Amino acid sequence: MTNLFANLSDKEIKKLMQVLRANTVTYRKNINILSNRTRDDYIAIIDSGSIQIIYNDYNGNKTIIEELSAGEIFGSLTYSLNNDEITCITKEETQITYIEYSQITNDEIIKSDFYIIFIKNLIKLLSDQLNISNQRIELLTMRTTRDKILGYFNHQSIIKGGKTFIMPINFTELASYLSVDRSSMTREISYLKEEGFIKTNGRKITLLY
Amino acid sequence: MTNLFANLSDKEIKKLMQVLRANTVTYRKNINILSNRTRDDYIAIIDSGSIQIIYNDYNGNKTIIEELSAGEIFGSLTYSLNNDEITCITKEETQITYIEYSQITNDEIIKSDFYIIFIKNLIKLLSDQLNISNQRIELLTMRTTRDKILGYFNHQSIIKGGKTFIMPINFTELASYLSVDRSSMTREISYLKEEGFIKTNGRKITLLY
DNA sequence: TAATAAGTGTTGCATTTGCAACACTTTACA
DNA sequence: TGTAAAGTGTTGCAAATGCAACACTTATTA
Repeated sequence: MTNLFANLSDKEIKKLMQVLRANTVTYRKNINILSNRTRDDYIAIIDSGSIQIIYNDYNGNKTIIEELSAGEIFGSLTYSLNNDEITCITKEETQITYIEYSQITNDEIIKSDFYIIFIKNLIKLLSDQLNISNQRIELLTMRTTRDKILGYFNHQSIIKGGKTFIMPINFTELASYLSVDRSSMTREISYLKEEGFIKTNGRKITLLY
Repeated sequence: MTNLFANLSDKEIKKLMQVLRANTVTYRKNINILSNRTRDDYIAIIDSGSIQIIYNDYNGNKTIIEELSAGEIFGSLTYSLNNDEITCITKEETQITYIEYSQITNDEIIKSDFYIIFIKNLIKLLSDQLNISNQRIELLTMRTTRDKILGYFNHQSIIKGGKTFIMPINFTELASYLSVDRSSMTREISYLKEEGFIKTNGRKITLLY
C-alpha cells in the first residue's frame, strides 16, 4: 500500500477513504486515464499497476516523460495536466484511487484522530516526489552523456554506500531516464570501461575512481 | 511575503513563526549557506534575495541546476542536500527563514486556529514547486534544442493565452533553463525565424504555426 | 519447451551540438 | 555620464550524439 496510508491501521485507512470521499477505479491496459476526468484539483494514487506520463508534441511526436508505479502519486498536485499535451496511459491493468484536493481539509476529517498522521504522510509523499524530480533534473542538466551516466552511477554509489552496487533499473530504462539514445549510451559506457573508469557485470557496476 | 503565509494576518504570521520555532538568517552575497547547517530535515524559505543550487562534478565542474528567488522554498523537503555534491550559494544579500520539519506538527501548533491554513499553504507550496520541476523535466527530456525551444514557447503561449507573448526570462537564462549552449540556441532560433515558424522582437515572441 | 518479446552491444554515418572567439548592443551603477 | 558588466547574434570547427540496422542474449509466456 502507498505511503499515504503509512502508520495507519486497515480500519483507519478504510475510515479515511470514506471521510475523504475517495473513489477507486480499475483500468485495463493502454487506457488514457485522464480522457474523461474533470479539471478539478485531485490527487491520484496508484494502488497497483503502472502508468506512463506522455508529452504529445506539436507535430504528433510522443515523449515518455515519466513512468509511475504502485505507491506513487500524480495529479494536479504534481503535474499541470489541464492541457491536452499531456496524457497518462496505463501500461498494464492498473488500479487508481482519486481524492479531491478540496476534501483533504473537509470538516469531518479535520476532527478525526488520525488527521495529523495523514497530513504528515501527504507532505512526506509530495516531498519525496519532489526529491525524485529534482534528482532527475540534476542529471538531465548535465552537458554530456558521459556526465549523466557518471552522475547517475555516483548517486547510486552514495545511496548504496559503496563503489559497487546493483542498478535498480535496466540499461534501456536508464537511457530513457537520462533522456539519451540507448545505443549512444551503451557506446559511452564501453568507452568508460576501456578507459578504466568503471567495471560492469550485468546491472552490477563498480566505480574504479 | 511567501505563499507559506498566505491568508494569514501579520499577527498570525508572527505567532506562527514563534510556535514553529522558525529562525531567520541574513547572508551576504556569494555565501555557501549550507556549509554549517545540520543534516536535520528542514524547510528553508527565501524571504528576499536569491540563491543558486549548484552541482559539483566528480572532477570539479560546476553546473547550476536551479535558481530560486523570494517566495520559493528549498531544503530537505525539496532536495537531497545531505551530500557535498550540492551547494547553495547566495547570488546577492539574501534572507532565509528556517523551519525544522519536525516542528510542523508540534503540540502547540496543532491546537492553533490557523493550523489548517498553514498546512494547506505548505501543501500548495510543495505542489507548486513539484509542478515547476515536472514542467522543466518535460522540456529537458526533449531530444533536440529545437524541440526544447518550441516546447517552452508552446507552454508560454498556453499560459499567456495567445500566440504572442513576452518571455518572463532572457535568452541567456532560457539557455540555462533548457540546459543547452546559448550560442547553439540562438542559432536554432535564427533557423526557426528563417523557416517561418516564429517571429521575435526582443523578448516578444510570436508563434506563426 | 518452443516461440515471441524484451534487452543488450556494436558500428557507420549524418546531423546536431558545444565550444571558442568575435563584434555589437543594452543595462547597471560608481 | 562614462565605464564596466551583462546580454545578444554570428560563425568555423571538432566532438558528441541520434538514428538505423544489425546480431546476439536473456526473459516471458502460450
